[in-house]
Amino acid sequence: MLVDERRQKILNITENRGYVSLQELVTEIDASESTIRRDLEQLDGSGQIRRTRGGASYIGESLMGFEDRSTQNMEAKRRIAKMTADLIEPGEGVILDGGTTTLEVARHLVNKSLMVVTNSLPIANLLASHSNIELILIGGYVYPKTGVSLGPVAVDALRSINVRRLVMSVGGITEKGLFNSNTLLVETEKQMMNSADEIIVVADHGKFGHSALAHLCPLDRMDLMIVDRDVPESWKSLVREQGVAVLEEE
Amino acid sequence: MLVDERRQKILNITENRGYVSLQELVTEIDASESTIRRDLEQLDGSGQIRRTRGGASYIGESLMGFEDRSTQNMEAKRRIAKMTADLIEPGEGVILDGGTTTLEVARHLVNKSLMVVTNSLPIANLLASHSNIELILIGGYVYPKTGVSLGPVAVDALRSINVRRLVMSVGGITEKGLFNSNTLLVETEKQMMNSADEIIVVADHGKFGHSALAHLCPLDRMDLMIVDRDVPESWKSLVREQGVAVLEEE
DNA sequence: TCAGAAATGATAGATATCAATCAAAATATA
DNA sequence: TATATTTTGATTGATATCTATCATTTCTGA
Repeated sequence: MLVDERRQKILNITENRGYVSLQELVTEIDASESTIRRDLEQLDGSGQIRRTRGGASYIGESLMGFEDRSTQNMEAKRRIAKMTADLIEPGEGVILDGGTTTLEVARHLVNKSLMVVTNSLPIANLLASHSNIELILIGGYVYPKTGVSLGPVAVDALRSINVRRLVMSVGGITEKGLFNSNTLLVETEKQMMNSADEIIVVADHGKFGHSALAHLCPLDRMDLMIVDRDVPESWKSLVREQGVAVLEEE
Repeated sequence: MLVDERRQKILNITENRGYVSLQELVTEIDASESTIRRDLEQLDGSGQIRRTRGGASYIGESLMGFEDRSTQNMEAKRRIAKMTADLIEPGEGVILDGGTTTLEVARHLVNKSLMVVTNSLPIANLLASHSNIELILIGGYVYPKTGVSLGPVAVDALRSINVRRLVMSVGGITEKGLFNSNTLLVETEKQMMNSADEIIVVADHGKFGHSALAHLCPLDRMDLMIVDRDVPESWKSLVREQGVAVLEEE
Protein backbone atom coordinates (compact mmCIF):
# COMPACT_ATOMS: atom_id res chain seq x y z
CA MET A 1 0.00 0.00 0.00
CA LEU A 2 1.26 3.45 -0.87
CA VAL A 3 1.88 6.09 1.72
CA ASP A 4 -0.81 8.46 0.54
CA GLU A 5 -3.25 5.61 0.11
CA ARG A 6 -2.73 4.62 3.71
CA ARG A 7 -3.13 8.15 4.97
CA GLN A 8 -6.23 8.61 2.89
CA LYS A 9 -7.60 5.50 4.51
CA ILE A 10 -6.88 6.89 7.96
CA LEU A 11 -8.56 10.11 6.95
CA ASN A 12 -11.66 8.31 5.72
CA ILE A 13 -11.95 6.14 8.79
CA THR A 14 -11.49 9.11 11.09
CA GLU A 15 -14.00 11.17 9.19
CA ASN A 16 -16.61 8.44 9.19
CA ARG A 17 -16.38 7.52 12.83
CA GLY A 18 -15.42 10.83 14.39
CA TYR A 19 -12.77 9.06 16.40
CA VAL A 20 -10.48 6.05 16.01
CA SER A 21 -8.02 4.52 18.38
CA LEU A 22 -4.48 3.89 17.28
CA GLN A 23 -4.93 0.19 17.87
CA GLU A 24 -7.96 0.04 15.61
CA LEU A 25 -5.95 1.65 12.86
CA VAL A 26 -3.05 -0.73 13.36
CA THR A 27 -5.40 -3.69 13.05
CA GLU A 28 -7.44 -2.45 10.14
CA ILE A 29 -4.64 -1.03 8.06
CA ASP A 30 -2.18 -3.70 9.07
CA ALA A 31 0.84 -1.49 9.53
CA SER A 32 3.10 -1.14 12.52
CA GLU A 33 2.27 1.07 15.42
CA SER A 34 5.21 3.29 14.55
CA THR A 35 4.02 3.84 11.02
CA ILE A 36 0.53 4.75 12.07
CA ARG A 37 1.93 7.07 14.70
CA ARG A 38 4.00 8.83 12.10
CA ASP A 39 0.98 9.11 9.83
CA LEU A 40 -1.06 10.62 12.60
CA GLU A 41 1.75 13.03 13.35
CA GLN A 42 1.80 14.14 9.75
CA LEU A 43 -1.97 14.38 9.37
CA ASP A 44 -2.22 16.33 12.58
CA GLY A 45 0.57 18.64 11.54
CA SER A 46 -1.19 19.40 8.28
CA GLY A 47 -4.43 20.09 10.07
CA GLN A 48 -6.40 17.20 8.64
CA ILE A 49 -7.15 15.37 11.86
CA ARG A 50 -6.65 16.06 15.50
CA ARG A 51 -4.33 13.70 17.21
CA THR A 52 -5.32 12.62 20.68
CA ARG A 53 -3.74 10.38 23.22
CA GLY A 54 -4.48 6.89 21.99
CA GLY A 55 -5.89 7.81 18.61
CA ALA A 56 -7.20 10.59 16.45
CA SER A 57 -10.40 12.53 16.02
CA TYR A 58 -11.99 14.25 13.07
CA ILE A 59 -11.72 17.97 12.64
CA GLY A 60 -15.01 19.44 11.55
CA GLU A 61 -15.40 22.86 10.09
CA SER A 62 -16.56 24.03 13.48
CA LEU A 63 -15.49 27.06 15.38
CA MET A 64 -12.27 25.44 16.41
CA GLY A 65 -9.64 27.71 17.76
CA PHE A 66 -11.71 30.61 18.89
CA GLU A 67 -14.48 29.68 21.18
CA ASP A 68 -14.64 29.00 24.84
CA ARG A 69 -11.00 29.53 25.60
CA SER A 70 -11.62 32.25 28.12
CA THR A 71 -14.48 31.01 30.19
CA GLN A 72 -14.04 33.99 32.50
CA ASN A 73 -17.42 34.94 33.94
CA MET A 74 -19.12 32.74 31.40
CA GLU A 75 -22.18 32.41 33.58
CA ALA A 76 -22.62 36.15 33.72
CA LYS A 77 -21.96 36.50 30.00
CA ARG A 78 -24.69 33.99 29.23
CA ARG A 79 -27.25 35.81 31.32
CA ILE A 80 -26.31 39.14 29.77
CA ALA A 81 -26.60 37.58 26.33
CA LYS A 82 -30.10 36.33 27.07
CA MET A 83 -31.26 39.77 28.17
CA THR A 84 -29.72 41.37 25.11
CA ALA A 85 -31.25 38.92 22.66
CA ASP A 86 -34.68 39.48 24.16
CA LEU A 87 -34.48 43.12 23.11
CA ILE A 88 -33.99 42.31 19.45
CA GLU A 89 -37.28 42.21 17.56
CA PRO A 90 -38.05 40.16 14.45
CA GLY A 91 -37.38 41.95 11.20
CA GLU A 92 -34.70 44.19 12.64
CA GLY A 93 -31.24 44.77 11.30
CA VAL A 94 -28.47 44.37 13.83
CA ILE A 95 -24.70 44.50 13.82
CA LEU A 96 -23.01 41.93 16.05
CA ASP A 97 -19.47 42.77 17.03
CA GLY A 98 -17.07 39.88 17.68
CA GLY A 99 -16.68 38.58 21.23
CA THR A 100 -17.61 35.82 23.63
CA THR A 101 -20.73 37.54 24.88
CA THR A 102 -21.97 38.55 21.44
CA LEU A 103 -21.52 34.96 20.29
CA GLU A 104 -23.84 33.95 23.08
CA VAL A 105 -26.27 36.61 21.93
CA ALA A 106 -26.16 35.09 18.45
CA ARG A 107 -27.10 31.69 19.86
CA HIS A 108 -30.35 33.17 21.12
CA LEU A 109 -31.13 34.77 17.76
CA VAL A 110 -31.04 31.74 15.52
CA ASN A 111 -34.80 31.34 15.43
CA LYS A 112 -35.73 34.95 14.74
CA SER A 113 -36.07 36.51 11.32
CA LEU A 114 -33.34 39.10 11.21
CA MET A 115 -30.72 40.77 9.12
CA VAL A 116 -27.45 40.31 10.93
CA VAL A 117 -24.21 42.04 10.06
CA THR A 118 -21.06 40.70 11.69
CA ASN A 119 -17.28 40.74 11.42
CA SER A 120 -16.94 37.60 13.50
CA LEU A 121 -16.19 34.21 11.98
CA PRO A 122 -17.63 32.21 14.88
CA ILE A 123 -20.87 34.17 14.74
CA ALA A 124 -21.09 33.93 10.96
CA ASN A 125 -20.49 30.24 11.25
CA LEU A 126 -23.28 29.84 13.72
CA LEU A 127 -25.80 31.89 11.77
CA ALA A 128 -24.97 30.89 8.21
CA SER A 129 -26.90 27.66 8.39
CA HIS A 130 -30.12 29.37 9.45
CA SER A 131 -31.98 30.52 6.37
CA ASN A 132 -34.31 32.78 8.32
CA ILE A 133 -31.36 35.04 8.99
CA GLU A 134 -30.05 37.24 6.24
CA LEU A 135 -26.38 37.29 7.02
CA ILE A 136 -23.96 39.93 5.85
CA LEU A 137 -20.35 39.16 6.58
CA ILE A 138 -17.85 41.96 7.00
CA GLY A 139 -14.54 40.96 5.46
CA GLY A 140 -11.00 42.16 6.05
CA TYR A 141 -7.82 40.98 7.69
CA VAL A 142 -8.72 38.15 9.99
CA TYR A 143 -7.23 38.41 13.45
CA PRO A 144 -6.18 34.82 14.24
CA LYS A 145 -6.75 34.95 17.98
CA THR A 146 -10.43 35.73 17.87
CA GLY A 147 -11.48 35.26 14.26
CA VAL A 148 -12.75 38.77 13.62
CA SER A 149 -12.23 40.86 10.50
CA LEU A 150 -10.40 44.14 10.91
CA GLY A 151 -8.85 47.00 9.04
CA PRO A 152 -9.66 49.26 6.13
CA VAL A 153 -11.49 46.60 4.12
CA ALA A 154 -13.85 46.04 7.03
CA VAL A 155 -14.31 49.76 7.60
CA ASP A 156 -15.14 50.33 3.93
CA ALA A 157 -17.68 47.54 3.90
CA LEU A 158 -19.37 48.95 6.99
CA ARG A 159 -19.67 52.42 5.49
CA SER A 160 -22.48 51.32 3.19
CA ILE A 161 -24.47 49.78 6.00
CA ASN A 162 -27.08 51.25 8.30
CA VAL A 163 -29.04 49.25 10.85
CA ARG A 164 -31.11 49.90 13.92
CA ARG A 165 -28.91 48.36 16.56
CA LEU A 166 -25.30 47.55 17.27
CA VAL A 167 -24.40 45.03 19.94
CA MET A 168 -20.81 45.63 20.90
CA SER A 169 -18.38 44.05 23.30
CA VAL A 170 -15.44 45.84 24.85
CA GLY A 171 -12.14 44.96 26.48
CA GLY A 172 -12.39 47.40 29.34
CA ILE A 173 -14.40 50.26 30.82
CA THR A 174 -13.15 53.17 32.91
CA GLU A 175 -14.48 56.65 33.63
CA LYS A 176 -12.60 57.70 30.47
CA GLY A 177 -14.78 55.49 28.31
CA LEU A 178 -14.57 52.18 26.46
CA PHE A 179 -11.38 50.38 25.46
CA ASN A 180 -10.21 47.49 23.36
CA SER A 181 -6.82 45.88 22.95
CA ASN A 182 -6.32 46.32 19.24
CA THR A 183 -6.16 49.61 17.35
CA LEU A 184 -7.36 48.10 14.09
CA LEU A 185 -10.31 46.60 15.90
CA VAL A 186 -11.15 49.94 17.46
CA GLU A 187 -11.13 51.61 14.04
CA THR A 188 -13.55 48.99 12.81
CA GLU A 189 -15.79 49.37 15.83
CA LYS A 190 -15.89 53.14 15.41
CA GLN A 191 -17.36 52.64 11.97
CA MET A 192 -19.84 50.14 13.39
CA MET A 193 -21.05 52.83 15.75
CA ASN A 194 -21.58 55.18 12.79
CA SER A 195 -23.63 52.52 11.03
CA ALA A 196 -26.17 51.97 13.79
CA ASP A 197 -28.90 54.11 15.34
CA GLU A 198 -28.64 52.60 18.80
CA ILE A 199 -25.44 51.46 20.45
CA ILE A 200 -25.74 48.62 22.96
CA VAL A 201 -22.69 47.55 24.92
CA VAL A 202 -22.59 44.23 26.76
CA ALA A 203 -20.20 44.11 29.70
CA ASP A 204 -19.76 41.73 32.59
CA HIS A 205 -18.31 42.80 35.93
CA GLY A 206 -14.80 41.77 34.90
CA LYS A 207 -14.57 44.64 32.46
CA PHE A 208 -14.98 47.56 34.83
CA GLY A 209 -12.01 49.53 36.05
CA HIS A 210 -9.71 48.15 33.37
CA SER A 211 -8.47 50.11 30.41
CA ALA A 212 -6.65 48.72 27.39
CA LEU A 213 -4.34 49.79 24.60
CA ALA A 214 -6.83 51.54 22.39
CA HIS A 215 -9.49 54.05 23.39
CA LEU A 216 -12.78 53.50 21.62
CA CYS A 217 -15.14 56.23 22.77
CA PRO A 218 -16.36 58.15 25.83
CA LEU A 219 -19.09 56.65 27.97
CA ASP A 220 -21.84 58.94 26.69
CA ARG A 221 -21.47 57.55 23.19
CA MET A 222 -23.39 54.47 24.37
CA ASP A 223 -27.17 54.35 24.35
CA LEU A 224 -27.61 51.26 26.49
CA MET A 225 -25.30 49.16 28.61
CA ILE A 226 -26.29 45.64 29.68
CA VAL A 227 -24.55 44.24 32.74
CA ASP A 228 -24.74 41.38 35.23
CA ARG A 229 -25.73 41.70 38.86
CA ASP A 230 -22.14 41.70 40.14
CA VAL A 231 -21.28 45.11 38.73
CA PRO A 232 -20.81 47.55 41.63
CA GLU A 233 -23.48 50.20 42.03
CA SER A 234 -20.86 52.94 41.73
CA TRP A 235 -20.06 51.95 38.15
CA LYS A 236 -23.68 51.74 37.17
CA SER A 237 -24.49 55.19 38.53
CA LEU A 238 -21.39 56.64 36.89
CA VAL A 239 -22.62 55.39 33.55
CA ARG A 240 -26.16 56.56 34.20
CA GLU A 241 -24.88 60.04 34.98
CA GLN A 242 -23.61 60.18 31.40
CA GLY A 243 -27.17 59.75 30.13
CA VAL A 244 -26.73 56.08 29.28
CA ALA A 245 -29.47 53.59 30.14
CA VAL A 246 -28.26 50.62 32.15
CA LEU A 247 -30.06 47.32 32.02
CA GLU A 248 -29.17 44.88 34.76
CA GLU A 249 -30.33 41.48 35.84
CA GLU A 250 -33.87 41.04 37.10
CA MET B 1 -21.76 24.64 40.09
CA LEU B 2 -24.49 22.05 39.80
CA VAL B 3 -23.88 18.56 38.50
CA ASP B 4 -26.05 18.90 35.44
CA GLU B 5 -24.66 22.31 34.70
CA ARG B 6 -21.16 20.89 34.72
CA ARG B 7 -22.11 18.02 32.47
CA GLN B 8 -23.87 20.38 30.10
CA LYS B 9 -20.72 22.41 29.95
CA ILE B 10 -18.69 19.33 29.10
CA LEU B 11 -21.23 18.51 26.43
CA ASN B 12 -21.05 21.99 24.95
CA ILE B 13 -17.29 22.10 24.89
CA THR B 14 -17.06 18.65 23.36
CA GLU B 15 -19.61 19.51 20.72
CA ASN B 16 -17.94 22.75 19.80
CA ARG B 17 -14.42 21.42 19.50
CA GLY B 18 -15.03 17.87 18.40
CA TYR B 19 -12.56 16.69 21.00
CA VAL B 20 -11.37 17.76 24.44
CA SER B 21 -8.69 16.31 26.64
CA LEU B 22 -9.47 15.45 30.21
CA GLN B 23 -6.86 17.93 31.37
CA GLU B 24 -8.47 20.76 29.43
CA LEU B 25 -11.77 19.99 31.09
CA VAL B 26 -10.20 19.87 34.53
CA THR B 27 -8.63 23.28 33.97
CA GLU B 28 -11.58 25.00 32.40
CA ILE B 29 -14.29 23.62 34.62
CA ASP B 30 -12.12 23.65 37.70
CA ALA B 31 -13.16 20.32 39.12
CA SER B 32 -11.01 17.39 40.11
CA GLU B 33 -9.80 14.79 37.66
CA SER B 34 -11.94 12.20 39.40
CA THR B 35 -15.09 14.22 39.04
CA ILE B 36 -14.54 14.86 35.38
CA ARG B 37 -13.77 11.18 34.85
CA ARG B 38 -17.02 10.24 36.48
CA ASP B 39 -18.87 12.76 34.35
CA LEU B 40 -17.31 11.36 31.21
CA GLU B 41 -18.19 7.86 32.29
CA GLN B 42 -21.80 8.90 32.75
CA LEU B 43 -22.01 10.88 29.52
CA ASP B 44 -20.42 8.04 27.61
CA GLY B 45 -22.73 5.51 29.21
CA SER B 46 -25.77 7.50 28.20
CA GLY B 47 -24.43 7.83 24.69
CA GLN B 48 -23.96 11.58 24.67
CA ILE B 49 -20.23 11.63 24.02
CA ARG B 50 -17.60 9.08 23.17
CA ARG B 51 -15.00 8.63 25.79
CA THR B 52 -11.47 8.17 24.55
CA ARG B 53 -8.18 7.62 26.27
CA GLY B 54 -7.23 11.04 27.59
CA GLY B 55 -10.46 12.81 26.88
CA ALA B 56 -13.72 12.66 25.01
CA SER B 57 -14.94 13.21 21.49
CA TYR B 58 -18.22 14.35 20.11
CA ILE B 59 -20.72 11.80 18.92
CA GLY B 60 -23.26 12.24 16.19
CA GLU B 61 -23.20 13.41 12.66
CA SER B 62 -20.58 16.03 12.18
CA LEU B 63 -23.37 18.39 11.32
CA MET B 64 -20.71 21.06 11.25
CA GLY B 65 -22.52 23.46 9.03
CA PHE B 66 -21.85 23.20 5.38
CA GLU B 67 -19.89 20.22 4.38
CA ASP B 68 -21.85 17.56 2.69
CA ARG B 69 -21.00 14.08 3.74
CA SER B 70 -22.25 12.56 0.54
CA THR B 71 -20.16 14.68 -1.75
CA GLN B 72 -19.71 13.20 -5.18
CA ASN B 73 -16.27 12.01 -6.25
CA MET B 74 -14.66 12.93 -2.96
CA GLU B 75 -11.67 10.71 -3.62
CA ALA B 76 -10.98 12.39 -6.93
CA LYS B 77 -11.46 15.83 -5.40
CA ARG B 78 -8.91 15.02 -2.71
CA ARG B 79 -6.30 13.94 -5.22
CA ILE B 80 -6.91 17.01 -7.34
CA ALA B 81 -6.58 19.16 -4.24
CA LYS B 82 -3.24 17.61 -3.37
CA MET B 83 -1.85 18.32 -6.84
CA THR B 84 -3.12 21.87 -6.71
CA ALA B 85 -1.68 22.61 -3.29
CA ASP B 86 1.72 21.34 -4.39
CA LEU B 87 1.85 24.10 -6.98
CA ILE B 88 1.46 26.87 -4.43
CA GLU B 89 4.79 28.17 -3.24
CA PRO B 90 5.55 29.74 0.15
CA GLY B 91 5.17 33.49 0.23
CA GLU B 92 2.63 33.60 -2.55
CA GLY B 93 -0.71 35.31 -2.50
CA VAL B 94 -3.62 33.17 -3.58
CA ILE B 95 -7.38 33.54 -3.87
CA LEU B 96 -9.36 30.47 -2.86
CA ASP B 97 -12.87 30.33 -4.23
CA GLY B 98 -15.50 28.49 -2.20
CA GLY B 99 -16.12 24.82 -2.91
CA THR B 100 -15.56 21.29 -1.74
CA THR B 101 -12.37 20.84 -3.72
CA THR B 102 -10.90 24.21 -2.77
CA LEU B 103 -11.59 23.41 0.87
CA GLU B 104 -9.47 20.31 0.43
CA VAL B 105 -6.78 22.47 -1.16
CA ALA B 106 -6.85 24.68 1.92
CA ARG B 107 -6.23 21.68 4.14
CA HIS B 108 -2.95 21.12 2.39
CA LEU B 109 -1.88 24.74 2.76
CA VAL B 110 -2.09 25.11 6.52
CA ASN B 111 1.63 24.74 7.07
CA LYS B 112 2.84 27.06 4.34
CA SER B 113 3.46 30.75 4.78
CA LEU B 114 0.95 32.37 2.50
CA MET B 115 -1.44 35.22 2.00
CA VAL B 116 -4.83 33.67 1.35
CA VAL B 117 -7.88 35.56 0.15
CA THR B 118 -11.20 33.75 0.34
CA ASN B 119 -14.94 34.31 0.29
CA SER B 120 -15.61 30.93 1.90
CA LEU B 121 -16.55 30.59 5.55
CA PRO B 122 -15.42 26.96 5.83
CA ILE B 123 -12.02 27.80 4.39
CA ALA B 124 -11.66 30.89 6.57
CA ASN B 125 -12.51 28.79 9.59
CA LEU B 126 -9.89 26.27 8.73
CA LEU B 127 -7.14 28.79 8.08
CA ALA B 128 -7.91 31.42 10.71
CA SER B 129 -6.22 29.50 13.48
CA HIS B 130 -2.93 29.18 11.62
CA SER B 131 -0.87 32.26 12.29
CA ASN B 132 1.55 31.54 9.46
CA ILE B 133 -1.25 32.35 7.05
CA GLU B 134 -2.27 35.94 6.48
CA LEU B 135 -5.95 35.58 5.90
CA ILE B 136 -8.10 38.10 4.12
CA LEU B 137 -11.78 37.39 4.23
CA ILE B 138 -14.08 38.65 1.51
CA GLY B 139 -17.38 39.72 2.99
CA GLY B 140 -20.81 40.11 1.52
CA TYR B 141 -24.16 38.39 1.53
CA VAL B 142 -23.59 34.89 2.82
CA TYR B 143 -25.23 32.17 0.78
CA PRO B 144 -26.60 29.78 3.39
CA LYS B 145 -26.18 26.57 1.45
CA THR B 146 -22.44 26.77 0.98
CA GLY B 147 -21.26 29.56 3.27
CA VAL B 148 -19.70 31.77 0.62
CA SER B 149 -19.90 35.55 0.39
CA LEU B 150 -21.48 37.00 -2.71
CA GLY B 151 -22.71 40.17 -4.26
CA PRO B 152 -21.62 43.77 -4.68
CA VAL B 153 -19.91 43.99 -1.30
CA ALA B 154 -17.76 41.01 -2.21
CA VAL B 155 -17.02 42.37 -5.66
CA ASP B 156 -15.99 45.75 -4.24
CA ALA B 157 -13.67 44.14 -1.72
CA LEU B 158 -12.03 42.06 -4.44
CA ARG B 159 -11.40 45.08 -6.63
CA SER B 160 -8.60 46.29 -4.41
CA ILE B 161 -6.85 42.94 -4.42
CA ASN B 162 -4.24 41.50 -6.73
CA VAL B 163 -2.56 38.15 -6.24
CA ARG B 164 -0.59 35.68 -8.28
CA ARG B 165 -3.04 32.80 -8.39
CA LEU B 166 -6.70 32.07 -8.22
CA VAL B 167 -7.91 28.58 -7.45
CA MET B 168 -11.49 28.34 -8.62
CA SER B 169 -14.14 25.68 -8.61
CA VAL B 170 -17.01 25.49 -11.09
CA GLY B 171 -20.43 23.91 -11.32
CA GLY B 172 -20.11 22.68 -14.86
CA ILE B 173 -17.94 22.70 -17.97
CA THR B 174 -19.05 22.48 -21.59
CA GLU B 175 -17.47 23.54 -24.88
CA LYS B 176 -19.13 26.91 -24.26
CA GLY B 177 -17.06 27.47 -21.16
CA LEU B 178 -17.46 27.41 -17.38
CA PHE B 179 -20.73 27.61 -15.48
CA ASN B 180 -22.05 28.05 -11.97
CA SER B 181 -25.52 27.85 -10.54
CA ASN B 182 -25.81 31.30 -9.03
CA THR B 183 -25.61 34.61 -10.87
CA LEU B 184 -24.39 36.54 -7.86
CA LEU B 185 -21.66 33.97 -7.38
CA VAL B 186 -20.64 34.26 -11.00
CA GLU B 187 -20.36 38.04 -10.69
CA THR B 188 -18.10 37.57 -7.70
CA GLU B 189 -15.97 34.99 -9.47
CA LYS B 190 -15.57 37.24 -12.50
CA GLN B 191 -13.98 39.83 -10.24
CA MET B 192 -11.77 37.15 -8.71
CA MET B 193 -10.45 36.41 -12.18
CA ASN B 194 -9.63 40.07 -12.64
CA SER B 195 -7.73 40.07 -9.37
CA ALA B 196 -5.35 37.23 -10.20
CA ASP B 197 -2.53 36.78 -12.72
CA GLU B 198 -3.07 33.06 -13.19
CA ILE B 199 -6.41 31.31 -13.19
CA ILE B 200 -6.43 27.71 -12.02
CA VAL B 201 -9.64 25.71 -12.24
CA VAL B 202 -10.08 22.46 -10.34
CA ALA B 203 -12.59 20.06 -11.84
CA ASP B 204 -13.34 16.40 -11.30
CA HIS B 205 -14.83 14.21 -14.01
CA GLY B 206 -18.36 14.84 -12.76
CA LYS B 207 -18.27 18.41 -13.99
CA PHE B 208 -17.74 17.83 -17.69
CA GLY B 209 -20.61 18.04 -20.12
CA HIS B 210 -22.91 19.82 -17.70
CA SER B 211 -23.85 23.45 -17.91
CA ALA B 212 -25.65 25.49 -15.25
CA LEU B 213 -27.73 28.60 -14.86
CA ALA B 214 -25.03 31.19 -15.10
CA HIS B 215 -22.23 31.40 -17.64
CA LEU B 216 -18.91 32.37 -16.10
CA CYS B 217 -16.39 32.57 -18.94
CA PRO B 218 -15.17 30.82 -22.08
CA LEU B 219 -12.66 28.01 -21.77
CA ASP B 220 -9.69 30.05 -22.97
CA ARG B 221 -10.00 32.37 -19.99
CA MET B 222 -8.38 29.66 -17.86
CA ASP B 223 -4.63 29.32 -17.59
CA LEU B 224 -4.52 25.88 -16.00
CA MET B 225 -7.06 23.18 -15.38
CA ILE B 226 -6.41 20.41 -12.87
CA VAL B 227 -8.38 17.19 -13.30
CA ASP B 228 -8.51 13.60 -12.10
CA ARG B 229 -7.64 10.57 -14.18
CA ASP B 230 -11.24 9.75 -15.03
CA VAL B 231 -11.78 12.77 -17.24
CA PRO B 232 -12.19 11.54 -20.85
CA GLU B 233 -9.34 12.34 -23.21
CA SER B 234 -11.73 14.18 -25.53
CA TRP B 235 -12.46 16.82 -22.92
CA LYS B 236 -8.85 17.28 -22.05
CA SER B 237 -7.82 17.79 -25.66
CA LEU B 238 -10.74 20.17 -26.21
CA VAL B 239 -9.48 22.31 -23.39
CA ARG B 240 -5.88 22.07 -24.54
CA GLU B 241 -6.90 23.27 -27.99
CA GLN B 242 -8.01 26.49 -26.35
CA GLY B 243 -4.47 27.07 -25.17
CA VAL B 244 -5.14 25.98 -21.61
CA ALA B 245 -2.63 23.79 -19.79
CA VAL B 246 -4.15 20.64 -18.32
CA LEU B 247 -2.61 18.94 -15.31
CA GLU B 248 -3.82 15.43 -14.67
CA GLU B 249 -2.95 12.69 -12.25
CA GLU B 250 0.47 11.13 -12.68
C1' DT C 1 23.33 -1.34 -11.15
C1' DC C 2 24.55 0.99 -7.11
C1' DA C 3 24.55 4.51 -3.50
C1' DG C 4 21.88 7.63 -0.89
C1' DA C 5 17.48 8.81 0.93
C1' DA C 6 13.20 7.73 2.83
C1' DA C 7 10.07 4.72 5.04
C1' DT C 8 9.29 1.03 8.09
C1' DG C 9 9.19 -2.01 12.25
C1' DA C 10 10.92 -3.09 16.67
C1' DT C 11 12.48 -1.86 21.27
C1' DA C 12 12.91 0.48 25.73
C1' DG C 13 12.62 4.03 29.12
C1' DA C 14 9.73 7.90 30.36
C1' DT C 15 5.31 9.61 30.98
C1' DA C 16 0.26 9.87 31.21
C1' DT C 17 -3.98 7.76 31.92
C1' DC C 18 -6.98 4.43 34.12
C1' DA C 19 -9.77 1.99 37.63
C1' DA C 20 -10.32 1.19 42.33
C1' DT C 21 -10.43 2.70 46.92
C1' DC C 22 -11.22 5.61 50.85
C1' DA C 23 -11.92 9.65 53.61
C1' DA C 24 -13.87 14.25 53.64
C1' DA C 25 -17.43 17.37 52.25
C1' DA C 26 -21.92 18.45 50.68
C1' DT C 27 -26.60 17.26 50.40
C1' DA C 28 -30.83 15.03 51.52
C1' DT C 29 -33.90 12.84 54.84
C1' DA C 30 -36.02 11.76 59.13
C1' DT D 1 -30.59 18.43 64.86
C1' DA D 2 -28.77 14.08 63.78
C1' DT D 3 -28.16 10.49 60.48
C1' DA D 4 -27.92 8.47 56.00
C1' DT D 5 -26.78 9.19 51.27
C1' DT D 6 -24.49 11.18 47.62
C1' DT D 7 -20.82 13.63 45.71
C1' DT D 8 -16.29 14.92 45.59
C1' DG D 9 -11.06 14.94 45.74
C1' DA D 10 -6.83 12.58 46.60
C1' DT D 11 -3.95 8.54 46.26
C1' DT D 12 -1.97 4.31 44.40
C1' DG D 13 -0.61 0.44 41.67
C1' DA D 14 -1.52 -1.32 37.11
C1' DT D 15 -1.62 -0.51 32.40
C1' DA D 16 -1.34 1.92 27.96
C1' DT D 17 0.66 5.29 25.23
C1' DC D 18 4.46 8.34 23.83
C1' DT D 19 9.02 9.75 22.23
C1' DA D 20 13.43 8.59 20.75
C1' DT D 21 16.50 5.52 18.72
C1' DC D 22 18.33 2.19 15.59
C1' DA D 23 18.62 -1.54 12.34
C1' DT D 24 16.31 -3.10 8.31
C1' DT D 25 13.77 -2.69 4.17
C1' DT D 26 12.03 -0.16 0.29
C1' DC D 27 12.23 3.47 -2.89
C1' DT D 28 14.70 6.84 -5.95
C1' DG D 29 17.83 8.86 -9.09
C1' DA D 30 22.16 8.95 -11.26
